[in-house]
Amino acid sequence: MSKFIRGNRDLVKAMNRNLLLNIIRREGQLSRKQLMEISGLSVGSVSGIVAELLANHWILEIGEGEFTGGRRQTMIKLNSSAGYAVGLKLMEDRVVIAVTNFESTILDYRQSPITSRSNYAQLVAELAVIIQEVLDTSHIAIDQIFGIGIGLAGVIRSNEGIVHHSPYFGWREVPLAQLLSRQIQRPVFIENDVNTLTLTEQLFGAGRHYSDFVVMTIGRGIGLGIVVSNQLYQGSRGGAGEFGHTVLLQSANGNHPMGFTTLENAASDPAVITNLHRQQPKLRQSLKTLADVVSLADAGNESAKQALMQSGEFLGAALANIVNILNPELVIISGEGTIAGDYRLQPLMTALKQYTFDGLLDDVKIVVEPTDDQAWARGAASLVISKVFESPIIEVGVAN
Amino acid sequence: MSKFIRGNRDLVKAMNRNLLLNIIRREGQLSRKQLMEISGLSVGSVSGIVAELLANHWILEIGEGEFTGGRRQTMIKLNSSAGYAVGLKLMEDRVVIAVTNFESTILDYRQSPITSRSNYAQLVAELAVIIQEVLDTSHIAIDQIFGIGIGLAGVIRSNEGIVHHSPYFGWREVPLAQLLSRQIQRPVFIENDVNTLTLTEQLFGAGRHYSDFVVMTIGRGIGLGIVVSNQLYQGSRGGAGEFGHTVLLQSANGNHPMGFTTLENAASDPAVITNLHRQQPKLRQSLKTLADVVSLADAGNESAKQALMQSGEFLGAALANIVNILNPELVIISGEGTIAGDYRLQPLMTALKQYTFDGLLDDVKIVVEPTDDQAWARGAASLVISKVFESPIIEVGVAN
DNA sequence: TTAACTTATTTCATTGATTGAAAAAAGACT
DNA sequence: AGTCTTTTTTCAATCAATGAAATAAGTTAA
Repeated sequence: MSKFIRGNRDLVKAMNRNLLLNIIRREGQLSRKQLMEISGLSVGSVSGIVAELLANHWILEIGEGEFTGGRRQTMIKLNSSAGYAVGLKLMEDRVVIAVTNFESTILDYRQSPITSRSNYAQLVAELAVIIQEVLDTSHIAIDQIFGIGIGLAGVIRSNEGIVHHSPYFGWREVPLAQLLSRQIQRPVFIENDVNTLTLTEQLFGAGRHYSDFVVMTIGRGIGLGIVVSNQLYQGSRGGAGEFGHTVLLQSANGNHPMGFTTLENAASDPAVITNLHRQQPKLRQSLKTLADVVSLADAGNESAKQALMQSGEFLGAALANIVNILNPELVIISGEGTIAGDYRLQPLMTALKQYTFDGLLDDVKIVVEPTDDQAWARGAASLVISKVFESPIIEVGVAN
Repeated sequence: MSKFIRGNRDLVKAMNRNLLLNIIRREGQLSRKQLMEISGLSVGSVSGIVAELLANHWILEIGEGEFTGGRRQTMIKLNSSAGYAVGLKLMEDRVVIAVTNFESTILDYRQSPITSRSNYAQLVAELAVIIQEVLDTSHIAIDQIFGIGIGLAGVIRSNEGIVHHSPYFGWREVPLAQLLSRQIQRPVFIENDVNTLTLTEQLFGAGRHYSDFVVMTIGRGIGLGIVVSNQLYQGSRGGAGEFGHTVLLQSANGNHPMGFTTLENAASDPAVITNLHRQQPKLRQSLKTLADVVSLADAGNESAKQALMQSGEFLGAALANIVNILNPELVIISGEGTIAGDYRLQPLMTALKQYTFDGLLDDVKIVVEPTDDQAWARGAASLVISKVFESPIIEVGVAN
């Protein structure tokens, strides 16, 4: 059945409640008066809804504002203890886990190796143990968490809670959310890892004040998170953002039969290392990680610098495509690969500027935000938080 | 001030009215009963809103449905005379104009040369004359039209009615909508030409039953229209869809200093002709249009076939990027360049399949839809019609 | 100390769209 | 003419937003 959003009193209530909650999140702290002005709602409505949010402990009164000639404004903010979230980031060889409060501040964090990747029951049991451990050490009861968020690379059908395809784990159509949810008896959400990072940026990071922005991650792969009209874009079936598979034409000396290759093959961290190995075979033993490449570049090695630079150039050209097509207000460059710093970023920016159409880049703000393991886990947790702040009018209508 | 969508009775009314009107448009004809089932609204609401739509002549009762054991359903449909629209497509050397009814059927159509492109006052006066002519011959009074739609290539700030940049006309920041609106005393809307075509497809074409689709136009340039969650995506400032400026890497024998070029330079209709000229200089005089190239190919000329094929291959690879990134449900391939038929489309499809990630293309429907001058003018007119059907909840929230 | 003043917040009567039950309409069949 | 079935309209109830009026809470001046 096609499910349309139809208007009624309940929707109105939900919309306005959600609107106020989101304004409070964005602004940090403010008064009912300010809420009135920003939201456009009437005095009575704001008063009533705020009373309800206070009664349900979503928000707190935190004192009075400045004196401006009459009664002082009562300032309110989110209740950071309104609820908690657990985030799991599944990496190739290990799982990184974090507990955050309602405002996405990490309360506890740890990691653990993944021993079973084909035996789902065992995997889920292991995850349940780790989750309980991290909850114990942070003194959060399981029913205090809104739910558990999982982030991993690949095509995720987040609506259905299914891993459609995970190349690293070799999974196809694995109903991971359901499996873990049954074990834990709490809601479980699952999403592409880059998208979880994008949600964190949207809710509590640089994207907070932008309605249209993209996040590009550089690392083991190349990822892209897209926010359009304040909403994470997931593609029609969750496959959006397979940016790393962006096709590029390649020079004639490339090894692809038709002369094409993908961005991931050309510009990811492993690609940089592989290219360097090809150039200087004697490095094959000593050079294993991107950090090694950066050290080499720091030591003045021209080949290393060159490899990073070429990667940046590819990435910049690809990002220019994105800017040309989507015209975002903000571009966030993130991922482990940012540790290469200007070796990669400077040519990236040059190429980006060069290949962006006309003056399109003038209005675009660009932010570089390094990402570590904790950031990924925090992202997965903010996937859960994002559900609380989600607009009641998602999907204006679905074709039948 | 940042304008949020807040819920109230007026919004509810507008939403439900709009919902029913859109369902009627999509379904063609149906009964109040069906409207109830599809929309999910209560009997009373549907009855009331339909009564109102009838009273205002938006819709018509067109007879009774089948007998199913009781009272027959009264079938209703859009009133194709509810209002009319004028569409102008500004081409390089001429303007193409159409009058359509409410259901986007062309009532009259003509074209006229553009004599003044730098004197805006004169241009607008000329346009006003042509508009009046076409209204006269179709016996539509000026106040029967909802407004006038203008489509042209370039970056258009449609919200502001401004041509940000039109390469063909050499315009920058021209407030064309306002200029014409003052002259005509009717609402004037302006939009990128590919976007107008996309709107037609969304409202009355192949896109009618899809919430996420893209339109790629091949011709003098390469264009892209994007519909996400039932909404035309315009980029944060109207610059979305500058697809033709998608950067591609090029082989070493290319003439671009850094080894990059754009899709438009590599695969547009003029690019095909230029490439062929370069290959066979003696054709420089006789070979002027894409139709000439197709004739040549039909006559068995291998170079012509090759040129079209290479163009298709580039386009397919670029389109694969789009599918990888946006994961649409439907891809419409359109534009004058489709006259090259399979010479171009077959390699396009091959490349598209080859470079689309994994099984992403499996769920995507692909439709080829040739486009002539009339289609562009109809598109511009449907820009006007689209305003009538536009959801009252556009922009869930705007960052401040 | 008190009264006057200013601004923020709450209270409350009014409004009006949805809702769903009941009534009415419309036709076919016996 | 009466019965039956289905569709559509009518109408009383509900409840969130609205905004004016009342109240709260403080400062300042007398």
